Amino acid sequence: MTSDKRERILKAATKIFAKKGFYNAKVTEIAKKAHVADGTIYLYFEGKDDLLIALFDEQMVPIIKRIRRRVNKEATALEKLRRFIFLHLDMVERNQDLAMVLVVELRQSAKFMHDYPGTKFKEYLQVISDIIIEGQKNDEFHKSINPSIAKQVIFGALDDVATNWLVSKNKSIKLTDFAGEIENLLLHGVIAK
Amino acid sequence: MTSDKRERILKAATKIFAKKGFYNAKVTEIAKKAHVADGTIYLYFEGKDDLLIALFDEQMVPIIKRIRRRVNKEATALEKLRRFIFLHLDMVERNQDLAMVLVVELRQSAKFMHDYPGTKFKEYLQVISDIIIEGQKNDEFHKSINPSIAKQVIFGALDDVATNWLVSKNKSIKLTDFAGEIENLLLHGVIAK
Amino acid sequence: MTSDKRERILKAATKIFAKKGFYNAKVTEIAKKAHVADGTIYLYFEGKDDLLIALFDEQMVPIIKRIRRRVNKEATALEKLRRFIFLHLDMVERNQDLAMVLVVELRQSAKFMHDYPGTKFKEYLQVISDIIIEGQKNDEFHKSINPSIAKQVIFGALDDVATNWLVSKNKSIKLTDFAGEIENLLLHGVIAK
Amino acid sequence: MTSDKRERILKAATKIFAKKGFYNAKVTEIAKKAHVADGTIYLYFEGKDDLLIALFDEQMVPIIKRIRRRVNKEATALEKLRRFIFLHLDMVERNQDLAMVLVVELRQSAKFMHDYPGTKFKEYLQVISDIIIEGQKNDEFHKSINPSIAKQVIFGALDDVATNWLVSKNKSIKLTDFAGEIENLLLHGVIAK
DNA sequence: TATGAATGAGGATTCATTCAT
DNA sequence: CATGAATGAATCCTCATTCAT
Repeated sequence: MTSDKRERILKAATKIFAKKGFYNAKVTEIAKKAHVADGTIYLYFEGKDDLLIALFDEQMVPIIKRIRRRVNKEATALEKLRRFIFLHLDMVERNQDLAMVLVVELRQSAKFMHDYPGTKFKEYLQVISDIIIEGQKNDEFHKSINPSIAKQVIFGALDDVATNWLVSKNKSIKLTDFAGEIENLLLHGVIAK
Repeated sequence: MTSDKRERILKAATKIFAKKGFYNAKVTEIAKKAHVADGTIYLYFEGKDDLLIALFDEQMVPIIKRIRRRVNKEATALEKLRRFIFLHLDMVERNQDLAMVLVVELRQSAKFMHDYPGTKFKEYLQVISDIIIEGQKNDEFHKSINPSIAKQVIFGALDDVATNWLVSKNKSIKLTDFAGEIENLLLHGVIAK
Repeated sequence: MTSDKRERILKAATKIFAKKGFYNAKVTEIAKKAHVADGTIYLYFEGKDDLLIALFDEQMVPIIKRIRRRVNKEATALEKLRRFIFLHLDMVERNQDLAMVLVVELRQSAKFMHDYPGTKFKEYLQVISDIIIEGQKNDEFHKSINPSIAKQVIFGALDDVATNWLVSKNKSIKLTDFAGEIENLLLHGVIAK
Repeated sequence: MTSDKRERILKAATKIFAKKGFYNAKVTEIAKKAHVADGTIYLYFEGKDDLLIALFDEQMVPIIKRIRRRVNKEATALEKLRRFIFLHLDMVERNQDLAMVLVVELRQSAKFMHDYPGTKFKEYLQVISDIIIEGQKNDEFHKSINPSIAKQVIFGALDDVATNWLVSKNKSIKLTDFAGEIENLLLHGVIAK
């Protein structure tokens, strides 16, 4: 019987971090939600910080892999980009707690954990620039586009829409319902004709 | 002789928050940098939280006003949007500490201080959607665009580029140098016509 | 009005350390006995460890000085040694809490704080070897004696008698009452001539 | 095949206590060094405290017995005392870890475990006063000496020399090399003729 | 007996805030 | 208004001990 304590702790941490933020989350509270003793957390993680890192690491990686795999099934760069936009929003919608932690805490981390979470996260952003580069080779996308800037612009756009949706009280509209509009904008720009 | 203590405290808070983040910033440290006693901060602000709020409020408002004024001097929606993109990046570049606090802490705040900072900030984002609406009236921009989504997409794009620049060690390239590329992307999209 | 908080804290720490030992002493308990808040202790001392160090330092130094001064008033080395024996026992008797901390914790410290408390303490032991050396010059004491060993033997003897007295429940006999017997032993040895 | 686990645990505890002191020694660390599980320690000992008590008890007793036996082989009280001095220093030299624990922790214990370890230890000190009493009967030693005080003086002297040697980094000089000087001092005192 | 994962009480320390001066 | 010494609630983490296997 493999113990699922580690898993339970991570899930609990995700929920608490999402609801209160890292600094307002109490270790005791995470322990209680995970139905373990406070000390048990320290058998599986080095400390509160490590909990956040593990959360990025272990929850993110499979999601990134899945999205990348599904994106690459599409034939054209255009289809890949469309797919990515949809899957990212879909992922946020399906993993709201995790997404909340990622979007809210990632920036702090960007500063304080400098090195760490970048690694896994950069892989994710890489997906976007790879699509752009492929599209430029195929003459699907403008050659003049700087893939690194495009990567930031596209991710920033998705991230901001997702963040606003996450923090809004009203989630009656599905996040993926915005996919079409975002696509249009990013694909064709705002300028008429 | 009006005392400039309030101002000094805010400036100090901006620097410390930018360097260490809100939760790692110590009130004592802010007081020291502002050359006032710890207690003095509580004569001008309700507490540490209020310091962050005031910072959004008082530092942001004049900047927003200035940007809005200058944007509205442009004749067309297209020129306005271009102007906005440039001015936003320029603002970040000129107010790096403040920008760092805004981009990094705003999201936490969005959750924990609820509505508050939204107020002032929404005014800022409003500028974007106003431009879009104007552009649609003038047939400069696609009528199908949802101004609210566009607002988020455009701001998200700018914000992400700015954030990456802020947290990067290498600032040898000016942030405003990216303005052209971002414009192109947002105006014409990625698709080769 | 100079605050006596620092003093009160040290006195309280001495009492608690004496009664329970360093590791069983709780900071809260020291604070309560000193009638200050827990946090106040950290305004005056770096931490629990520093409290022990300060106690060695600040309580010991004046005592050592006083003993040395009074010892040196005696004319002969013999009288000096007699005086030292008496004054050491007298000091233990008059400062039982402090003495308890010193004798019980000093050895631990000798190991863990290596460098530190040695300094002040060695000055104290120095008094003994100085007397021996002086006595040897005056032909009062055997020339063959190694002053460094004598220092340890004499201090060890005094310390052990004092320690036993301190930990004994029955203190009806004054510690200084043993001075004569100890003197005899150390001056003339056990051997019947 | 009788398990030697109990023995292994005691040996490990001696080493760890000697190196880190009782309060800084971790039960886990002792278990690891003894190659047993943490819980196993509680099958052989009541707890961490009991480990210290058992160590005094079981390691000390055979040593005390051996020293007493060898001391009593000497014909005169004088020879017995000389022998004791040598054997005590020799014992410390041969059992440095154990000796470190005894000298450093005994005092704490004297206070906190109250009477307990005293029992076995007093037997040891008894050896000294017995020698003194015998010497007084034989007219080898001064009749005026109080055997109880002499016991403390002699043990204190030996203990202090031993302790200093143990905590000193430089052990290039053998501890037993000091035996002669200590003897001289204790036998003849410091006073020249 | 033996294990070692799990427990959870306990405690040193931090730091936003207060208030006597 | 200004000060900064004092406060004490709040919290992360440690580690001796237990107990299901």
